[in-house]
Amino acid sequence: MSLHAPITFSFASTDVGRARLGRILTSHGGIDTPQFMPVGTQATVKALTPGDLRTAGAQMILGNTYHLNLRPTAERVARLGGLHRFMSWDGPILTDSGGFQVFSLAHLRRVDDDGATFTSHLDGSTHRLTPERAMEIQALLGSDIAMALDQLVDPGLPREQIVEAMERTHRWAERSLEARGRPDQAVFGIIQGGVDPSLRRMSATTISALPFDGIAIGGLSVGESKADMAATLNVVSDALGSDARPRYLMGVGSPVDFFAAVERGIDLFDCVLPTRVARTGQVWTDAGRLNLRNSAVQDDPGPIDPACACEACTNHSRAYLAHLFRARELLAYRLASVHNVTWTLELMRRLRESLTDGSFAPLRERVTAAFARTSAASGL
RNA sequence: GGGUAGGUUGAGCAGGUGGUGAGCUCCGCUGACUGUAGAUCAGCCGUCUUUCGACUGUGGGGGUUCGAUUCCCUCCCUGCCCA
Repeated sequence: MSLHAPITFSFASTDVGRARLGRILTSHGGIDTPQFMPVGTQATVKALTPGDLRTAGAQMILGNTYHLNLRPTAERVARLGGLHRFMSWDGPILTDSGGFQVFSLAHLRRVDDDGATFTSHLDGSTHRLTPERAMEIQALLGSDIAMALDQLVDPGLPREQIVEAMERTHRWAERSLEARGRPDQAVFGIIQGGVDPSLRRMSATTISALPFDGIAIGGLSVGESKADMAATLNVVSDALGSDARPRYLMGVGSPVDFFAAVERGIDLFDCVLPTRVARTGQVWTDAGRLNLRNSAVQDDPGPIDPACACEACTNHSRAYLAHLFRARELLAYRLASVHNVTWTLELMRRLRESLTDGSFAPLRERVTAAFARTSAASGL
């Protein structure tokens, strides 16, 4: 069997905790790590064009198996030349398997050992998602990295339910690998196990024993405390040891979370947060978060962030953005999203830089303090 | 000038035939959002009070009545019709 390596990895350990600095190469290009991937569930990062994403510095983006298969369907995307061509994004794409929808659309699906049956939120029709079908859909979409189907659950559930979902995820992981459809597509496995240290260790050992191209950590940032997330990452990091494959923390996240995770060896992140909060008027800056809908912003002639080089900060005032949001003008969503994605990717660039020049701790301190100061409850 | 329909908390409304009008939608204020059913959701939105709750409020004034948004008189304002 002579599969040409779909992606190659190169990581160098740094002296900051377990943080690693490296590069991942796919047939659609390379990405620097640690890296943040904007989420484009329905073949679009909401409110942004591929050009916007490029200018913002995006290297790899996400697409979604469940949503794209419901509409426009995987087969149609394949007929139209694959996801890259369909959405005009020529950089690397990672597709999520639909595992998150097993969680987020819990009331619209039924899970059994073989897979999950969904009632479509679009038209009520039923759709069967198995590990094999998830891999087939992702092969049709033609993403650079496919994710194994997993089952994540609320970490607050009784232990036996965490165990059941974890063991099911392990069985689905093996089936996903057996079903992998194309040699030029990498496949990542996903560690589950809630926030139980022994289960997380068991899951990390089980998943990393399989010939996946990368290891993902799922089931976090779903409501658990920051302390639980950090402790869980410690356990996983220990269990993975010197494993050289890329490590992807799914669904994270917030500016503060990046630091805690990178310090524990995470290479890849994805999250809807920067784009979602942007659409509701919240922007991120070096001074923390700012709600553009607050009444005082209406008279603020300055840019969102004077240090930011994005289109919104270069050409427009906070007052203008405040007006656009109040008037529900569509440009508000685009400009705020442009800024948050730009700022987040620039933060990741500075974070990478800090791993080599020793400024990781002070950078983290600055960002953490700024967001603690401007976040009423969550601290993000 | 005559007729007619109206006047309810920033706006627009609902309701109410003598027995507890603070209800809705906007607007506004604030918060939330972590592998996107999200340009969404939640709370507040007369005054005082953290809350409980208390008080005020149906165009103005007056009258009848134990009690008036309701019945009577009068005035003001708005729309429409007629002159």
